[in-house]
Amino acid sequence: MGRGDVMLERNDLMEQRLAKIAAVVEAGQQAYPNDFKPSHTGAELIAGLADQLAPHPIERATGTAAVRMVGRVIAINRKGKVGFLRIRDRSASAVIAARQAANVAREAANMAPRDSDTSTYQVFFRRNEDEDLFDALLKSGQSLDVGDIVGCIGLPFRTQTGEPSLWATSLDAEGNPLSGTAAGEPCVRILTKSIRSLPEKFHGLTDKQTRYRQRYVDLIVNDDVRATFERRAHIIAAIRAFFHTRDYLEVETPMMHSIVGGATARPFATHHNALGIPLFLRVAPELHLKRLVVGGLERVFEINRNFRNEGIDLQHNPEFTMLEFYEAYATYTDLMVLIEQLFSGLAQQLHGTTDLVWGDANDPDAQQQISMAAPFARISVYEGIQRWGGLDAEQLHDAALLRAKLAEQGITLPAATPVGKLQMALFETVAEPHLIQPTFVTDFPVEVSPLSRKKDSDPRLTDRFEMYMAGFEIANAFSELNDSVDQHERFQAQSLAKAGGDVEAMDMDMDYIRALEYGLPPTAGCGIGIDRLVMVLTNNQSIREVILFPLLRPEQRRSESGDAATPAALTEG
RNA sequence: GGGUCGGUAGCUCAGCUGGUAGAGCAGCGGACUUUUAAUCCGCCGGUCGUGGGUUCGAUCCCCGCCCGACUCACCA
Repeated sequence: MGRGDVMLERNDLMEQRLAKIAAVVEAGQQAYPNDFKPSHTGAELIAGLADQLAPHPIERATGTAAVRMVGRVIAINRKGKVGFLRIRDRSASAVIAARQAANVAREAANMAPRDSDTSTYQVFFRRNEDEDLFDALLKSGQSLDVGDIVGCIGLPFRTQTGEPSLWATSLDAEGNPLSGTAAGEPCVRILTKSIRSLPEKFHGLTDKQTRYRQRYVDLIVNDDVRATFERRAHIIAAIRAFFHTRDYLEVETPMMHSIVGGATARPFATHHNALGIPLFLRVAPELHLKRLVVGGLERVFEINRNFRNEGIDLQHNPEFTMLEFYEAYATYTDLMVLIEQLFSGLAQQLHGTTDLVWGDANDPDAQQQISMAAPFARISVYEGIQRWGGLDAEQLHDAALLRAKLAEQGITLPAATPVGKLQMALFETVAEPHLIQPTFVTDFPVEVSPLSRKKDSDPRLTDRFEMYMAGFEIANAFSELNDSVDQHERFQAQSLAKAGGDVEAMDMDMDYIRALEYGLPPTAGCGIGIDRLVMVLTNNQSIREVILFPLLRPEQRRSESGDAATPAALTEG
C-alpha cells in the first residue's frame, strides 16, 4: 500500500470473513447474487402464515408452494443436528405487533405467551434436509455468520414451543422441488456476506458517537431506534394528509437564497460559480410562501429543511425540518385551533391517547405527563413575565428593572437593546422551563416580530404566538403583516440592526415589498419544528435521536492523516 | 468558549495513586436433533485515544493535543 492510499480497517475477524467470500468465488459461485425474490415477510409469518399448515410434523404435499423469506441473520443457534437462525427483515416493527397480537390469542387459549420482545422471526434448519448444505453453513467451516443477509426457502410451521417459524427445505415429501423453487435450489443461501461483526447481542450498541456516526448499525441492532424513525415517517405523512384534507397545496420553495430573510438567524454562506453571486442556505421559507399567497395560492404548506449557522445542543441541529403553512383570510387565533386539532390528532393516531409520557423511562422521578388534549393553555408574554418573573404590569416596561432581573440570571444585553427584546429575554429565562404542557404564548413585542401584524389594541405588540411544550418552542405563528409601508419600515430597522453588528438580522427584501404592494390578503401563517414535535411524540429528549444523520464533527482517522488529506479528487469539483 | 465526566479486545465493561492487561459476548476447533442472552470443553484476539514528561519501570502520576457525553453561555 503506497503513501496516500486510504487505509482500510482490517482485523482478524474481518480477514476470516473475507476468506469465506473468496472460498465461494473459488467454488465458482456468485458471491453477491441478486436473484432471490422474497414471497413473504417476517410479520406475515408471525401473523398466521404458520397456521396455514399443520403445526408438526410438517406437511409437504406435492405441489405445496414454497415460502421465500429474506433478512439479516441476527443470531445463530446450532444445537447438534438442528440449527435456528434469528432473522430480521423490513417488517421488524410489524413482527413485534403481530407477536403481541398472537400472544393475546395464546393467553386467551391458556397458553404461555412467547417472544413478545423480539422483532425477529425464526428459521429452523434440520441437518437431515440437506447434510452438505447444513455442514457447509453451520458446521465445519461455518460459512454463515451473524450479520449475513440470507434468503431462505421453506414451509411455515410451529416449533415444539409454539413459535411460528420457517422450516428450511426445498423439497416436498416425494423429494421433488417445492412449487416455486428451481431444481437444486438450496433452502438457505447467503445473499450478502457481512464482513464486519455486529455489536454484542445482549448489551448492544450504546456509544452515542458510534450510534450517530454509524446509524446503519444503530438501526440494525436497536429496535427502538428503528421504531422512532418509522414513527417520524408516519407523523410527516399524517401532517400531509391533515393539510390536504383542508384544501392546502404543498409547494417547494428555494433552499438557496440571495437575500437572508424569514427568520432572525445566522445563515450558512455559499457561492454560485456560474452566476458569480453569493448565496445563503435558507433560514426559513416564509417570504417565498407569502409571495405564493399573493399569487393566489391561498392555502400553502411546505415541509423542508432550514439551515441555521448556530450552536448544536439537545434541541438544535444546524439543519432541521420545518413545516410552514399559510392560510389566507385566517388569523393567528384560527391557527391555534388548527394546531390543537393537528397535535391532538397526531397523538391519537400514534398512541391512541392524548396523554403522552415525557422523560427518561428508566427514571420515574424524571417522568412527566404531557396532555395533548385541546384546548391548550394560553398565556401572554406579559402575563408570563408577571407570573414567573416577579414583576407587575407597570414594572415590565421599565428597561432598567428588566436589566436588573436579567442580571440576576447572569444575562447582560447590549445597551441599545430595545425594551421588547429585554422582555423576551426575561420571558425565555423565567417562563420557558415552566411550559411543559402545550401552551400558546401570545402577544409578542413588535421589536422581535418584524413580519407580524401589529395588534389593533396595542401597537407595541403583535398578533403572534409561539407554542411551547416540554420546555421548548415547537411552533411560531402570526397574523401576517400585509401593510407594505409598515413592512418596509420594519426591514429598515432590521438593516440598521445588521449594520450595527446584529448577525441575525434580516436583509431588506425589496421584491417582497413589491409583492406586498400587489396585495397580500389578510393571512395567518405558522412554522412548526418537525424534529422537536417528533421528539415530544416519541419521547426522545435529544434532537439527535430523531434525525437520522445529525451533524457531527468529521471523523478523524489516524491512518488517513497527513498527506492523504488533500487528494486530487477534492479539487476537481 | 467555560465546567464536569469519559476514551482499555469487533461489542459491553473490570483493572487497588506505578511492576508492560482481564471477564462476558462475538470469532475459531469440538460435543449436543426444538433453541430463545442456549449450554459445556479448548483456543485465538490489545501500539490501554494521541504526543511529551517524571520514574529503574506508566493503562495508572503530571502537561499538551484529539474525540465524545452531559452542562452553562448564544440560538429555534
